[in-house]
Amino acid sequence: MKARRTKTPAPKRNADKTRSKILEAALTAFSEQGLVAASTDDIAERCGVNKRMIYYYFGNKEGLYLASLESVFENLVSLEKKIDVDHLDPPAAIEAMINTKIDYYLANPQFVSFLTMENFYKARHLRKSKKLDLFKTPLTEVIARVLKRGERTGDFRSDVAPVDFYVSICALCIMYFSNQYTLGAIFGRELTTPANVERRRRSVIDLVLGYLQISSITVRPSKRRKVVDLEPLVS
Amino acid sequence: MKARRTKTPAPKRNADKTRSKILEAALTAFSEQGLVAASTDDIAERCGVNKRMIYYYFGNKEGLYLASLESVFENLVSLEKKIDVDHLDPPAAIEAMINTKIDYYLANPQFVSFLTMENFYKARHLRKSKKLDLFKTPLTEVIARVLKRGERTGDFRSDVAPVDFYVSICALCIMYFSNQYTLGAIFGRELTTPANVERRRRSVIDLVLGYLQISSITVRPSKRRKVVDLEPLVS
DNA sequence: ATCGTTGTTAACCGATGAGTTAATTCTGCT
DNA sequence: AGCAGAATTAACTCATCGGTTAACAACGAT
Repeated sequence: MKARRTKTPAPKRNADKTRSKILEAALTAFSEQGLVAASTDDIAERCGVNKRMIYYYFGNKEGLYLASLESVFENLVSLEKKIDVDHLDPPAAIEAMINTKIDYYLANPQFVSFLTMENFYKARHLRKSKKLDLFKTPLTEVIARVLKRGERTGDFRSDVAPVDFYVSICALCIMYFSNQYTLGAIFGRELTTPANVERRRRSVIDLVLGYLQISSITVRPSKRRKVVDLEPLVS
Repeated sequence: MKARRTKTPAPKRNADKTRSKILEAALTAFSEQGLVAASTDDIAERCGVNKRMIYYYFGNKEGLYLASLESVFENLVSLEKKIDVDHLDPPAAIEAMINTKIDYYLANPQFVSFLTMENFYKARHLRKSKKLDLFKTPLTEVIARVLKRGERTGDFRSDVAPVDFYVSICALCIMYFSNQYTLGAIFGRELTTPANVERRRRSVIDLVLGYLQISSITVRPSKRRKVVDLEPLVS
């Protein structure tokens, strides 16, 4: 008996599916090989679609690249829109945002690759995107709110510029991942082991919260915390 | 009368000069166009040297790329070796290092490009370099010394892991430049105007020195280490 | 059934670019 | 002078790759 007769009658053509199969393959190919090295022949073959379809749906290679780029940014922003830290006390809110960022970069190396690539190209393609204004992160607003709240509660100092501060948090979180390979090669360590990621997480949170603390309350540390550094890689 | 008869007798062949002309052109080509897009034909033409010479002196395109990569790293490290902040008081020493880094990245976009590129390639070439061990930055040692000194003088907190801290400073300084184009596109600003660079400089120094202040360490100890869960990540 | 539209296919084309061949010229040495 | 080896040149090969042509198959509407 044939598998399915009435339902899903084995569609021989499916525009949406074809398009998304191409996009999926492109995402992988571009993020792994780069805009120039990734070939349309290869992308087509990878997803079992005729090469002509790429040009049919995306115009040309750059069109496909741009669609991929937009896709990873849309994914990021849609996630950032869901972030809600208003119910947390200010330090916990900052900590939560840092955690979210680190988890995202760790789980989405493709995003990091595209961001890296696009910066190498001086954002030539991103700037061309009609969706550019959708990519403005909502996080600067969120951070501004948290900072203001922390200032009121007396948790935070009051001279923090939200956007500069956002850029700093971003830098502290993403650079560890975007530059993990050169750092790893030079230090001779693997940076993305679970233990090292946790260490980095603590390190960033300590740095950021340490800075935000109101420094007029001068308390001598009761006990010294043990200094823990990156662990050597056993290779 | 011919220009120079006895001195510099118009050398028709000069191995060193040819080699360095190629390297110079390669540095520009690779940093602007990337490893794949930069062509040996183009590089040869740019520096007025026969393409065959590239293969004569560097073996193949990757050999030329590796030589370029090594060149930018050697340049950086030789500069970092000259840094001496031991005569400055600890906060000023930290500030000086941050300034040096920012100035370097600003003045050497080629280094930033190569670093970006090499990370995209997962440090495949850097790891192959026989000179890799020469590229270990001396700055972690310098930082460790300053931290220890600041701890003794009571300027700094005592729980700072030098390598983690070095990575953070690096992140805060370089990400502003390496990601200037995507950030600039999204924020709609030009990040590298003199005014904006100064602003960034102050922001990084404030953040780092603010964190290092001894007074901020044990404030609100009960609120530390709180685990906060956010949304699960979707890929 | 049929007809226009949409989706799909195979085959082709021209350009580019990495790497090579082999001849040639320069230079320093004896 | 002349010779050996280093440096340089022009011309060529050949695979790859972005993009196209043109024919063809499925599908929905009439």
